[in-house]
Amino acid sequence: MFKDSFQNVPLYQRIYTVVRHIPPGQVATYGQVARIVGRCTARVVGYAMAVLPCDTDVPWHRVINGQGRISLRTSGNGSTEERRLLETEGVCFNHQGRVDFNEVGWFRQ
DNA sequence: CGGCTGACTCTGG
DNA sequence: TCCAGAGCCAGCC
Repeated sequence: MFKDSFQNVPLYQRIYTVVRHIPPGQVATYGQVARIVGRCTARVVGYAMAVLPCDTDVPWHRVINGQGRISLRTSGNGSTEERRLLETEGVCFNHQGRVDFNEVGWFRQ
């Protein structure tokens, strides 16, 4: 699907494009994004997020790990900031700090 | 060209 | 349910 849109575009650009397609109030996992982009794994998606500039228009906060939790690089915290951004968009967290994929999942199956 | 690193995921204990 | 180890691919020395 998305693969047809970009063919000779850098891999990072593909990942960013897919992430931009995530509607507000919904989230996707690294694995799902990797599957949509194809030809890359969840690790690559995570690395693509890691190199994102601060002034990017990519809603990187809508990308979380497969366990429904927010993952940030080893730099430390910021996940709290993350959670607040998502809650602003209407994403609900349970008492364990996880999101409910049945409610906000983008490409669930 | 080769090795190291990383915002992950899966499996087993 | 939580923790540890192995596999994975692209980018950057």
